[in-house]
Amino acid sequence: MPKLGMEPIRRDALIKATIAEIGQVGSLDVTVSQIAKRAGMSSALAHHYFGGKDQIFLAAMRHILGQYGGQVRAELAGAKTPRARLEAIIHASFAADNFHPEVISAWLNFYVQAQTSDQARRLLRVYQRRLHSNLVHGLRPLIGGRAQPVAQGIAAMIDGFYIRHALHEVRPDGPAAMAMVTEYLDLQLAG
Amino acid sequence: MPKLGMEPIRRDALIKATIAEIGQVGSLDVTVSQIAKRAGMSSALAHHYFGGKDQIFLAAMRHILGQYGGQVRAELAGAKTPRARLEAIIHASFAADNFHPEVISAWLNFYVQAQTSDQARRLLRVYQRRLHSNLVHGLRPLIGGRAQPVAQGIAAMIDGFYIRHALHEVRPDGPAAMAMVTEYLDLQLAG
Amino acid sequence: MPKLGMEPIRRDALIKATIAEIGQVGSLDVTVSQIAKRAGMSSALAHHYFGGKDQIFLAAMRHILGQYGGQVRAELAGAKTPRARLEAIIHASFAADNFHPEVISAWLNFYVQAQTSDQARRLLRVYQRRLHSNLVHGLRPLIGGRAQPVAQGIAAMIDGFYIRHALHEVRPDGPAAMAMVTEYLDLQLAG
Amino acid sequence: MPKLGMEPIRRDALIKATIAEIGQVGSLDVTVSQIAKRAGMSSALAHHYFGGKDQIFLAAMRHILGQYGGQVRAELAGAKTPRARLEAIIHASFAADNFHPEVISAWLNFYVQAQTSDQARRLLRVYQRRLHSNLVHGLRPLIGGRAQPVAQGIAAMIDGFYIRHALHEVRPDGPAAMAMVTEYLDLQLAG
DNA sequence: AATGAATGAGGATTCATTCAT
DNA sequence: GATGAATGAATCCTCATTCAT
Repeated sequence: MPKLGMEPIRRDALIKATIAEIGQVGSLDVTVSQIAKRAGMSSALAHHYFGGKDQIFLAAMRHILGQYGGQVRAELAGAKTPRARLEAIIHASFAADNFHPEVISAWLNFYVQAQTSDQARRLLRVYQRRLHSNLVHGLRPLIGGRAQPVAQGIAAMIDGFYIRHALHEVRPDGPAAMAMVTEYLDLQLAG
Repeated sequence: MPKLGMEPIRRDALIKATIAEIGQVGSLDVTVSQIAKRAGMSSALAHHYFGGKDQIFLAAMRHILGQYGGQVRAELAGAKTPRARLEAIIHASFAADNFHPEVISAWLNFYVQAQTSDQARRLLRVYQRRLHSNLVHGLRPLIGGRAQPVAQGIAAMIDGFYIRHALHEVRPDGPAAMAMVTEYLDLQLAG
Repeated sequence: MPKLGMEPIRRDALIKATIAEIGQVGSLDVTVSQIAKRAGMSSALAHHYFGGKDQIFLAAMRHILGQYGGQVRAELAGAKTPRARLEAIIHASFAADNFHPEVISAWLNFYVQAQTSDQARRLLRVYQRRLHSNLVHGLRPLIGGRAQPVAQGIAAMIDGFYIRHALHEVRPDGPAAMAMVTEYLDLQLAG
Repeated sequence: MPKLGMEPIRRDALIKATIAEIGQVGSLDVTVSQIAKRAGMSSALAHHYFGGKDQIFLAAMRHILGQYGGQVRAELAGAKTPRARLEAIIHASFAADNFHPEVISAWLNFYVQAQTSDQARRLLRVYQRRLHSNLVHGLRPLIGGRAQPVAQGIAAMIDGFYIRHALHEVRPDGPAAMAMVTEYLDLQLAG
């Protein structure tokens, strides 16, 4: 039953199905058919809307990254002090929406994807730069010249907790991870 | 002349070729043929020795994990104080042999593999447990009850630096990463 | 405003787009979508008007053949002597409109099409018979019984020049080709 | 039952199957599977030996062109006078082996292929140049400066007869076609 | 021990065609 | 009349795996 304006709906469904499928399977070895079926359409339609598998993956990545970016911006908006800004970033990283098994798994897989695809790498680079600059921006007023390395330490720790949870060993525990990173921040500020 | 004892040589060549190939390609999408060619033999022989692609991957993983384990044990052997033990572990993690682009990339890919393959997951779990217990063993005498969470923080940071370097953005800088983790340790001990 | 009499306009646009597309691509591997887009409409509409891809091709063929037939008739109308009739046919074959790169290429492709499609074959057969009978009609008064074979020779030569130009090696040179065929005619008449 | 040295046998079988299939179907729209099945093997093996569909087509083209070239050389070897050389070329063109329904059809399709594929065009160009230079070589001693255009006329006529027979209207009649071309040659020499 | 030969299964992609609006 | 939506079928190609020698 073809209606008008289906494109954004279909694209959205496909993106979500892609993340869910990659998250569930735990690898990029998902077929377009699987994704399309999960999104409730034929694989041909998926190709029609995205042009190819790579584009689908990229769109899914953009979605996750955008989602995360939005969350960060939202939390940042209410933060008045540098310290609050830093906590906002850490908080956004482990918010329920992002620190979800499927999303974590997809995230890990996109890191792998970035090793092969230039566009994926570019996407991830942008995310990393933004995270870094956000952290530095919050750290500078507090620790000045040490902002750069400490930002790297925080970023590494965040990624580290993501990858550790990607193994599904334990149910993702956002608050605990958040506490660890915040503690690291506190130690650095106190030091 | 039918060479005796070729088997271990062949197996070893295949394992090294696997790591190199995965590292170079940057993904698990390497064919058995590619690996076999790099190892200087036919893909049929690779199958003959390992039974299948999965086994080859697993063997490569075991090799990397074993390599790392050996390095840790070696460094640990000369460490007399708890503090020295902790530094030994951190040092081993970023030693030149392990913190090599190809190895880092392979490492990341094995994390992905672990999401799909039970055996791979088991392998990785053993590595994580051992690392954790080693860290706790060194931390307990120094900070007692806080050993558990701090061990987790260190482990996360190590993994975080690995994944960050997997993107090839920068040439792996082992010493810098090591310094960051050591600093974290110092802060925790001082705190 | 529902335009009246759009059908013939649409059909015509599609036919011309088909010839242009085949000519440009150089093969029958053109999609209905390409043709429709070039004609400024949706592929669904193209199907609506013609019923299917085969019909579109057939219509394009009919168009080219009809075009050529019209040209021949027009030139024939002014020809009073048998010799003039023969020259008129040859002239029409290499007139600018027909001996155009795109048309030549389409022509060649329709020969191929005729090997697969019965209807296309029938169409081409009609063209060949008419050309043959036109030639014989002009030749008989001049050379009597030899009219049949000579007509075949002329026809072969015309087709030969078409196919040779289909390779795009040289810019189509109608006058030169025309001269060669006319010369052949002269030799036969003199012989 | 894998034996050694199968490659040339398989390749040969595939080339012949390709020509037969294209000839029978009458178009380049033959699948690799069809060709492979006709050659008695899996499509995967066809890909293995040739790398892809295009390569298969090219190899088939090379085969036909080579076959024809060989025939020409063979006939040319026994020709002592210029006139004999010209007849040898014409004869070779319509020899039973070349002027075979399947081969004629394949030939026509390769002309089409040449419009799309650069390599195919190059192949055909070589054939055309060689034919042309062979003809000129034979004509020059007899008619001097007119050798060039007459060579073109002969070549066009040969191609014309090929294309006319590609429609399967009549059983290929090599001798008749040969007679027509030879007659054209005679007229030119006499003129 | 070692390999060339061979294939079945599977996946991305394309496209003619249909249909509801 | 006109089109966006949708798909089934087909095709090229890849690859892990097996087997006879």
